[in-house]
Amino acid sequence: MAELETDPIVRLTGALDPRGGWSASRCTIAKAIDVVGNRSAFLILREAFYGTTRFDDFAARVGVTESVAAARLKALVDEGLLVKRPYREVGERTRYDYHLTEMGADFFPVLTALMQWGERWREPAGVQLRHRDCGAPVHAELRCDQGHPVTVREIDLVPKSAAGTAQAAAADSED
Amino acid sequence: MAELETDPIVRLTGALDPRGGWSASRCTIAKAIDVVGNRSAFLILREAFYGTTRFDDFAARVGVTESVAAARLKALVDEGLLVKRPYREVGERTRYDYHLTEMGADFFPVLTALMQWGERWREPAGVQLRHRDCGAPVHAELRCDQGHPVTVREIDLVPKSAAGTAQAAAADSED
DNA sequence: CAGCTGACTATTGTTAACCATAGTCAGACC
DNA sequence: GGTCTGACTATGGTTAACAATAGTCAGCTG
Repeated sequence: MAELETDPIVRLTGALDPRGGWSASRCTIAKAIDVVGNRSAFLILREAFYGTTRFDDFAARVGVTESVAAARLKALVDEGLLVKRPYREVGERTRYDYHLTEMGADFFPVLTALMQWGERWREPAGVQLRHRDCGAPVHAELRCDQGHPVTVREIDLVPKSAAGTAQAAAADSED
Repeated sequence: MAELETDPIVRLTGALDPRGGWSASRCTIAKAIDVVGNRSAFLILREAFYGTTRFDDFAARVGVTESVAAARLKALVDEGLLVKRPYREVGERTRYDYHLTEMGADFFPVLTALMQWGERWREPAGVQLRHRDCGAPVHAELRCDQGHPVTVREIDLVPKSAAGTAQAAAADSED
């Protein structure tokens, strides 16, 4: 019953153990999903990372109606992931295109991780992400701030209020 | 107009450039979203990584009705991310709990990346992921198979059919 | 067999996401 | 002002996701 030693789960620590004493009612993941937790948002962001900027291209390449593209683009602009900028080609009227903001750019690891998961477990993609300088495939992975690669089984879930304590304890052991 | 030099986007290469010559109609991301692209799936998986295994705990901790929990748990079992196992406590009848499979475990980087994005841009979480051995915070990042940290601007999107060619070219330049 | 109780199933209703389609608007040019 | 056309807005309809609630079922024990 409950979690097995071999289960790929994080370890709860401090006030978070036992799990029964709390619940993550409005956690960060839930808040992120409120903004981007729908199909068209994910796919529009994917297209933005591929360099798509124009309204009709977004609608066509994502495969949604113009009304859906309009609503979603507006929402992503309102939320700050995209910014709408005017441009003007000679002989044409002012139009607007959509560019990723820093907030939008920070979403790329999510898309990469999702693509990676889908690559392995759903269906291999027809494309691949590669590091331009060395040509090696790119993937999302977990690392700690010391640079160690980390698996989920090596991870502790720590309450923020106790974070300082754990840091101090680690510093002491280094002394 | 179109993409700026400074835009945080990948570079399209080979048959993928120009972008107008193709579209990612049923890409890997879209296929992944078909399975997990709803709020309750994300949150149930989050709970599974926190060690939740029992039906009533999933429903309560995620904050959905039992019927939603049942439907989503079933779907995640059918898709292979969770497995349903019987257990029996003394004096009680056989019950079942839900455990992550390897396929489910591979979803953790997606959740971590999403949490990271939400942490920075939505609202800081009350908890933190830390590397057990050294105590440092854990994050999702992009790396190439050679171990280089990579930003989105340093990434090429390569067609799979051309991937071997790029590899061979890289090998030649090493000779 | 009856009782218990956790894990669903069933039903009705709401809302968000999305489709198809028609219509309007804005910003240029002539 | 008229025309053009890309970017929406509006409308009616469908579907998936979800809530609230009642009911059924399964696997034990006594």
